Amino acid sequence: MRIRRDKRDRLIASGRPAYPVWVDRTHSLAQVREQWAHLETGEETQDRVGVTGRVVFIRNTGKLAFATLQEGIGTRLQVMLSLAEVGEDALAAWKSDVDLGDHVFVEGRVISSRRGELSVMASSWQMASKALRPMPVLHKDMSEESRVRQRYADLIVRQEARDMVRTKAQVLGAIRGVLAEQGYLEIETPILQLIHGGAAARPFHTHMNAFDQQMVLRIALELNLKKAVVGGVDRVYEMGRIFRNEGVDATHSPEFTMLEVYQAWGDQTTIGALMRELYLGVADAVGSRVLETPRGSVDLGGEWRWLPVYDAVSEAVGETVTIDTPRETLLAYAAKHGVEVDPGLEKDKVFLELLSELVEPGLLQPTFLCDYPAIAQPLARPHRSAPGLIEAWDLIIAGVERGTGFSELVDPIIQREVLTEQSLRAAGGDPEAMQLDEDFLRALEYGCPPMGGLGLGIDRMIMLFTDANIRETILFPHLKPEA
RNA sequence: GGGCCUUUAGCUCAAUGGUAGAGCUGCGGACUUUUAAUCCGUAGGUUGUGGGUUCGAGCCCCACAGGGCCCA
Repeated sequence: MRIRRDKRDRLIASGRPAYPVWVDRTHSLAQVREQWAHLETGEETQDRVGVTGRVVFIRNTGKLAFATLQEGIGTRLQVMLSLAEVGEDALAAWKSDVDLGDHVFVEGRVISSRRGELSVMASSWQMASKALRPMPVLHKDMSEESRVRQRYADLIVRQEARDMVRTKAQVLGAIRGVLAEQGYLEIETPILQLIHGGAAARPFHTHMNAFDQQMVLRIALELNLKKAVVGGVDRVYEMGRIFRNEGVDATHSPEFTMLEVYQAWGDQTTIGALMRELYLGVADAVGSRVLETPRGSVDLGGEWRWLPVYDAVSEAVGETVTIDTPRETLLAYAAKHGVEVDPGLEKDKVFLELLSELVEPGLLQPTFLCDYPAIAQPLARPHRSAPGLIEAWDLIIAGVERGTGFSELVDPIIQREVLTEQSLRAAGGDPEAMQLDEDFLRALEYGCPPMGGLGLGIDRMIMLFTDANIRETILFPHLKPEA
């Protein structure tokens, strides 16, 4: 670093800025590649361009120097500096002043080298931004920790990291495109809330000075979006960051991006159809409807099966299981099939354990698991024909939960009963149970149209399309401070 | 929360309990068609932190911290 620091100082002292505010760039590297793609090996033009980029390879040979510039998300182009064309001083300065990692500006003719590499043959060059810190080596992967701690360096040296940035933007754009086309309005709702609700999770706590009030960061988007539907925003969604104060590992991040969509006059079936369209829209934007996953090939374009959860568990244990199957019987099934469950769990939670252990991992193709017991989702509507069940589904693709949807509960009386029960659990020490949100109940009391709603974790969706872990889908994930 | 693995040069990694090394990067030099250029030379270290065992610790033991994988 000290030597590069000296180079910077030397440049500045000699009147050549190390960090000029402007250089006369005429073309991006991508434009040069596109416009002069037709050049034959060794063909030279008199077309003059000014290009910029970060020096990622450098090959200085006596009187002819080569460097590879890298621009933006991955375009590269070679530049050449010949003694005959830039002159002795400029070539000597290039050799002494330019290091790997520097941004440079090169002006010259577009040519194809004798080996057929499209290049800019320099007539002059200029430092555009001097790098003081050496780049990581390009030929070995950085350790996973370095990648995450210094994502900027990871982005410089690793194409997959750059691709992830583009893919994530394409996914967000495709989702907004599908929703906009169908008349959904995107809204923003408060991240700082008085009461956490809409999901089962531990919140982060904070304090608002202005009100001298304890606040929580939102764990879901649900309640505010439903209030918007009450007010007449019939098709509404929010895609934003939510916060859960829980474990951090390859599939869990304490903050992640969630999409929730609400559709007045819809139900679990119509919202399921929308879920499929969202997935297909994203698939078409980033690649293919057929995905290769570690568990096998997934065809998103096929029929998405609806599978009632009691049928699925019955098949898995080889016995008929219903909402009325006693707790002890379920515990016996669990023991028989090697599913470890806390013996103190209530009946329906034992059932959900069986479902997630015995059924979900085996579902490769897109499947809506449906007809859940009521305990699974406190905000879903009781089933229109099956007593004790609710109208809710979980979407499983490649063995992993990818999203959820309901016919939403809009009866304010039943909703109050359900939330009161939840708040009693919370008071009883269940840290994930919901609190009673009186403002939400008041909104429902004004009357809410029947509606379907869905929730979708964007990062998990991207993990499916890119086969990456969650720390790679999030550009700057959380790590403990360096020692 | 439990188990296993891991932390050494800017980066990626070596090193029977006995003088801490290599490749790339960096620095100096040679070379007018290179492609991770090549060749010659050279610099670079409180081995995560703190204790302990030992004549002697990067290596063995303990604690702590960071990272990873698996399990709950």
